[in-house]
Amino acid sequence: MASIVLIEDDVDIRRLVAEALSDRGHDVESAATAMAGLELTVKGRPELVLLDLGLPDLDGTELLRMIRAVTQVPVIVITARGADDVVVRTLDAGADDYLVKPFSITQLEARVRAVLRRSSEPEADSIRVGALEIDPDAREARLDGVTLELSPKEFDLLRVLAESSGRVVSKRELMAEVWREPYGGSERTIDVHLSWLRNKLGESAQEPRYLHTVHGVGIKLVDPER
Amino acid sequence: MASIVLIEDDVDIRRLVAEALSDRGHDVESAATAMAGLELTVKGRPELVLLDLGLPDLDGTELLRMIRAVTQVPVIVITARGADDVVVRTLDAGADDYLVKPFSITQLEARVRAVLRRSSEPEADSIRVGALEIDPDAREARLDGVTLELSPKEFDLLRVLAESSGRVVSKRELMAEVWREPYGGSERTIDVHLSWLRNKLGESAQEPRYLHTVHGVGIKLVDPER
DNA sequence: ACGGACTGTCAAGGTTTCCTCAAGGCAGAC
DNA sequence: GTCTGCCTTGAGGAAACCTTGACAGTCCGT
Repeated sequence: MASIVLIEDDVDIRRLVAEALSDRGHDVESAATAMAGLELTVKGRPELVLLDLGLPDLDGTELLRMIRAVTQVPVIVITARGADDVVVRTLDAGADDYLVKPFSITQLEARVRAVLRRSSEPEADSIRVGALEIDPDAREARLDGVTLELSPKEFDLLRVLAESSGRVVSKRELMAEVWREPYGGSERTIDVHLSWLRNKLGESAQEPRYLHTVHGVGIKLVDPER
Repeated sequence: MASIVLIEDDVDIRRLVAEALSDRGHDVESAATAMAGLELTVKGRPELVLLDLGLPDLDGTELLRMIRAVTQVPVIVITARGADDVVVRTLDAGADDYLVKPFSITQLEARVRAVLRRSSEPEADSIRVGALEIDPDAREARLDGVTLELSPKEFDLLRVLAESSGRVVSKRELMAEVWREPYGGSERTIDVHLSWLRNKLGESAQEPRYLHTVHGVGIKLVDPER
């Protein structure tokens, strides 16, 4: 189905995962060290990389950066329980998803499927809402042709809202899409970023043009001309 | 009709529910433990999950979170206690609806139908009744093309009535659909919101156009032109 | 026509949600 | 190290919203 590189030092987990994915028709190549894994990844051009952060020879985040430096291959990171900040940092470093040990094979398969599905859809056309233009590839947003200086979170927020433009998006949904944490994050954070975004769009909560709050429900991005 | 996963440890209830739903043409798969249920849910990609919170092997809320972490499938939670905080917490954790034991098969079917209806229409067509147009996605209502400024409850009230337009809807039903609390709420509250809604629709109880009271029964939304 | 139950509307109060500012932490750049 | 940009959290106040109680009006069976 898809060629996958697995980088994992624990021999038991390595076998288990490799077998499970092979059973589902995937073509799995394994590595026990970071350097071997990097080599497989660069030479084999897999469609997906599974990367355990707890490698003996090199910090996993480092390896992830190196992979990202040479290829856009999707990476699912495997990490030991409890380290929230680590998860966030690796996602920022370019991981596409993560798994927390101990995880079930079912979970693993679900994540793999989801990431493969995502990456097989090239999509990423630029989105237009009125005079607002969002280009996910370039991570650029323009208003009346003028490029906006958005921080990463601001851009993601705008992008997710634009992908569902016209529809009210709940804060829970935003938390999941932008912050990649369906639970636990404070929703105040969204408010603040939203406030900044409004500033940069030249509007305010009192006089919204694009970003409309729907009390008790969420936020929606609309074309002010319509 | 729809594929449903049922996660319930009590063997009697499990059989009863499974049978009832099968009789209605649904394709039901059951699990007695949280882990088995999770597996069914992730692998089977059902259209609906019925989840009993009182499972022996794992706290139901935890399981709900795990399900939510990997899929957006609608979940109806079954709980023994009517404890408000439990209900609120599970709804926050991402449940779509809940049932309190003991429940009747009729209740069960109604909830299942409602949730399936909600989720089977992801596009949520806008509803038209005369010059009135309701768009559930954008949470917008327009009268003669002019957008009405409705509060959340007002909008929900109008939406529920519009979904059953032409039919009299009882206050009990409205309480369940709009307020999500079949018991406890004062029905006077409905009257007040209804009054405000009439105002914004440019009508009054004495001269109704869209919202007609049926004394002792409920309220119905009708097309004044017909 | 009468009484009880149901309904419509208003005003007041309390609650929730939202917005914004300021302060602090963290990581990368210099 | 220091600087800078970015993110998060907390607090305060403002705004929107919901509910309740009261009272008047309406409907319906008797």
